[in-house]
Amino acid sequence: MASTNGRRVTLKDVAEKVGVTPAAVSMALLDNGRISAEKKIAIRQAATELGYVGSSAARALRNQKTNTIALIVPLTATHVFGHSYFTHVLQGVTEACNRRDVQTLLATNADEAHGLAAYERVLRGNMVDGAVVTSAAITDSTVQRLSQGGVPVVLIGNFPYLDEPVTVGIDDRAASALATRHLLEVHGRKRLIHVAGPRDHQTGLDRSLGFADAVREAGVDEGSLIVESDLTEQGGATVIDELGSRLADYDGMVFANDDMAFGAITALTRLGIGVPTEMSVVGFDDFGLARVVSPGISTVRVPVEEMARDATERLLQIVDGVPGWTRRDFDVQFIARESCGCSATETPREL
Amino acid sequence: MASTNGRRVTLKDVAEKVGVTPAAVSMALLDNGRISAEKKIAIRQAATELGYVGSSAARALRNQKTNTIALIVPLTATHVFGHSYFTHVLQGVTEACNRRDVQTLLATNADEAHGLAAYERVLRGNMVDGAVVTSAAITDSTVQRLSQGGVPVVLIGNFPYLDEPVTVGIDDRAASALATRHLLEVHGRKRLIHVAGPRDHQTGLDRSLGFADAVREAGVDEGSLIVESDLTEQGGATVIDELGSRLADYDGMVFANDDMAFGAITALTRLGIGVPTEMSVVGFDDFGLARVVSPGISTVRVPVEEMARDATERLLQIVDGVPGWTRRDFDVQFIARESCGCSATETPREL
DNA sequence: CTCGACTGGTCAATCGATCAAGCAGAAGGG
DNA sequence: CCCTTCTGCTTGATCGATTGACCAGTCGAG
Repeated sequence: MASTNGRRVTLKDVAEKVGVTPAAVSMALLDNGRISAEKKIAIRQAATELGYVGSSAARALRNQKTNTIALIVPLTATHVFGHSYFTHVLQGVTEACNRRDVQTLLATNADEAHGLAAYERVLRGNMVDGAVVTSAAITDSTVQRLSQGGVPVVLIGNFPYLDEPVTVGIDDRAASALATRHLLEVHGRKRLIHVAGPRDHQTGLDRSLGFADAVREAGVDEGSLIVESDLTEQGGATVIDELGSRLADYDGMVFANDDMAFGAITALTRLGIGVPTEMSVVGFDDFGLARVVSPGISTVRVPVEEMARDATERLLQIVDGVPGWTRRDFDVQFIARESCGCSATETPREL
Repeated sequence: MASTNGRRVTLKDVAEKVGVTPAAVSMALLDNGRISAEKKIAIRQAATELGYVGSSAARALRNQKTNTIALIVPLTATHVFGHSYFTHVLQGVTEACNRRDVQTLLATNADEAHGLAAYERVLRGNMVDGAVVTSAAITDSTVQRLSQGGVPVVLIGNFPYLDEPVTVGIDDRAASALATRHLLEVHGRKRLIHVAGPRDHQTGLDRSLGFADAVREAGVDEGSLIVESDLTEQGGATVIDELGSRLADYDGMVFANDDMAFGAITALTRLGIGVPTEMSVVGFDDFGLARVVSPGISTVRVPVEEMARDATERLLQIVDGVPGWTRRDFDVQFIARESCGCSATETPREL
């Protein structure tokens, strides 16, 4: 429990106490067969008494394996995604890591000062065995280099422009079309606005394509509009303010995420435009916000936590050299709440 | 940029390319004075060309310093605190770490299977130079051991039972009294209920003491009630359901956090009890939820992000052996919204 | 001309854990 | 009785980066 008079307890200390060499102690603790049962017991006991905890640095150096993975959140993504997305990812990643007794390193900064993104140094410096990368900008070449640079990487999101990435994601295009069709078919809306996310993220691109698909199929693409915003609550409100009187020409809005939808609903309410009566609204993500606000935001639930867990598990497999899937798509679910015109009771209280 | 035919690039590779010893390369990259300017340039150039990134394991072993700190979230706390608290802490910690080019390791599991909390192994195994520990249960002896075990630790919260901890926190008791007095003095409420958090966390204890202080001062302690719940939204709703008809005897509620307040407001509304008209409600924390729901929840804003940043900065100082403060208390702010009876306009839209 | 002080490196040890190879002693087989 | 095979440990090298000790050459002062 206590360390030998303040200094760190090493294999050598344990070895001396038992009267063997450090090598023997190492073998005993690793349950290597070449150590006798009695000595193993004695060694383990001594190790416990001294409070021996192996040096992770030494082990990492020797084994060329750190038992740590990184969760990489490119700076751009930190801005782009709200708090809650991140939390869900983290939950999934740490859960998978804990199960395998692997540590999680969080890499968020793109420290250009040193000419190398900090997370690239983390990976290349063998500080981790691999990384889960959350949806990065299309323009981020680091992801490209990493996924080819020998470091095992699993990406969350869609990366059609990468060579042979291992990814887990959802079909954003189909999901967005699904949400759009809900407004068209269930609520009979005909003049829709899509508020897209930044086009330098694949997600923004795909969700807007899905919207376009749906309105085209329905033959109402002429009367529809696509604008772009920044995925923030403020951004959603700004869109409403900027559209102003033109809003009268539309009866439904499909947002690329819930934050914007929420900001927009607040702004619409302020303008006296009823949601869902005059303007039917759907969001995207369902990371938490959509459920608690009023009116509840109808949205597409993206199972980020499961995705992150799966991504991590696959990563750990890859690190271990286990072959497996290269692409996993998760199903999404449309969650009907009030903002589209569905009754609240369709979704029973879920905590 | 590329690694030498797949293998990792070491000092030796760079040294060979330039025609010097690894020692010289090391010194050059560390800008040691004993290397000539020309050689430094040549070495740096070669290092860049080869894409040299030092091995963090080797460096950690040699320097006995990992340039990594852990953010420890004892399992109990993960349950107790909602998502948003965690996100704020993380934001603060990573921000401070990034500024100093230090990595952040996330340790959340209390893996009893191995007889030692995983985060204790992380610290004792010198995987990190120190740790920021988020508010742990009073009963968690690991925190006690860690804060005495030679590993630099900074705690977020109040730990009166620890010997000489370095902590950053708020005065929960005074803050809770502040919120309570708001209901008493500004809104003239006289029969209050306090819904406390678990008593095995100092925060739960202190906030309930603050409530007691305020009602006693006001001479309305006779008519007041304290119940305990679990800090969840569901818990808040359950409290309301269980109190049932007894709620008619009260006109105000002080919750130990916003999640419970939200759950309670939803339940109260369902019962036809008007908030704030019949029941004036205040929450605690202001981590996000309180602002977005309707009615907006009046609450005490706890500046977790700043606290976490400060804690991390102090930790890094301690790691460097810089003397400094041992206890830092942050000011809190009462945020008036609708749930207590104040008008919403008192808090202009803040995003 | 010689001694001390620089300059610009090189050498070798070190940080701890691991493992292939080695080696002493006992046991077993012919 | 000698030779092989185990068993159970020890030796020594290794993983990369760092740094104190050392050293060859140069320069300036006395």
